[in-house]
Amino acid sequence: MAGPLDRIDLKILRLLQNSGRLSNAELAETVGVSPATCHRRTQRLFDEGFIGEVRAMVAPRKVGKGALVMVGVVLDRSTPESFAAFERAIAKLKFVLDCHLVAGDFDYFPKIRVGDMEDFNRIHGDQLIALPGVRQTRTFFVMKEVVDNAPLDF
Amino acid sequence: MAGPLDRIDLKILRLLQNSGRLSNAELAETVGVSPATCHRRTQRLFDEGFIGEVRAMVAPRKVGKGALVMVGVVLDRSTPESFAAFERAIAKLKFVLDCHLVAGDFDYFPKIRVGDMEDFNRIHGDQLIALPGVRQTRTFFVMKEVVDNAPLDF
DNA sequence: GATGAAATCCGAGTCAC
DNA sequence: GTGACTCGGATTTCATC
Repeated sequence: MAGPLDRIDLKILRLLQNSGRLSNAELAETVGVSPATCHRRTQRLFDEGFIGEVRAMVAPRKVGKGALVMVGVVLDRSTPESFAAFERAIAKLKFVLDCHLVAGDFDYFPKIRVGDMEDFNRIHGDQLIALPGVRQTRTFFVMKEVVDNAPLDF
Repeated sequence: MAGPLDRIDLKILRLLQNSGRLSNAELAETVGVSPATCHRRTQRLFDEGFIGEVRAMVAPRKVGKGALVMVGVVLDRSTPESFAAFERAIAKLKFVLDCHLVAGDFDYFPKIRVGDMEDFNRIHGDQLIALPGVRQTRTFFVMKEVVDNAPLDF
């Protein structure tokens, strides 16, 4: 069942990545198979986890989340427990869009969306530096969003 | 026409953000209005740009893009022309998921997805340091994706 | 083992109110 | 905003290769 993807599966994946609300009928016609076949293949892409979820991209500025900030975080100690505690805590913060453990001068790199700089400063003082094990943070305010959340190229 | 969003509009937005393929009938029932009303409201959310596009989230590892890298970029000069040239060039690179102009020790912060470290090293040497005006780059390999592309909280 | 044709059922989209 | 109505698509079944 969990076979590799053929050219048609890849076409479906790419189409749904760019237009997640395409109907099965439209998909079927575009990729050149019958609606029944297309339906089965699309189902499989979901069932086997090739597609996680389908998400409407909400315009951040339209819902009062126009400010984007990246933060370099350094922890006190580099122990597994320290990392785990930090990760558990930051995963709960809803304004964190992205946060990865990296190799280099920082430990983590959260990307945060808030209403404005004032919001961020409050959150930084109240919640970020209070996260478990944080020794230091370095804030990078985003002045211009050049490429934001581009679709995956595959 | 471009009025503010009421509680029902927000509900629709949130539902579509988490399940972009919900049918209008399901949406309508969940938010508690008739299908006709729901259809009109949803249409408006698209027409007025509250929702940009709907995207199937493809699992990166399943399509051979398991490696994530963040790169701090410093340009030679801080002139508008220099920034513009860099932005035009990096926006064309398909493996760049994110790239923002920031305030702080770096100028730009591209986030890049590739197959593996070897891929990245090739790309770094061939394409990143060759971008117009790049003086220096600092690479942060992602060792663990803690939060990736979380939905917007609003 | 996968396909497409057909058949059923349900939702999309539009109307009048 | 709702209710009804029509049309077309979603989803299943089944014969076929």
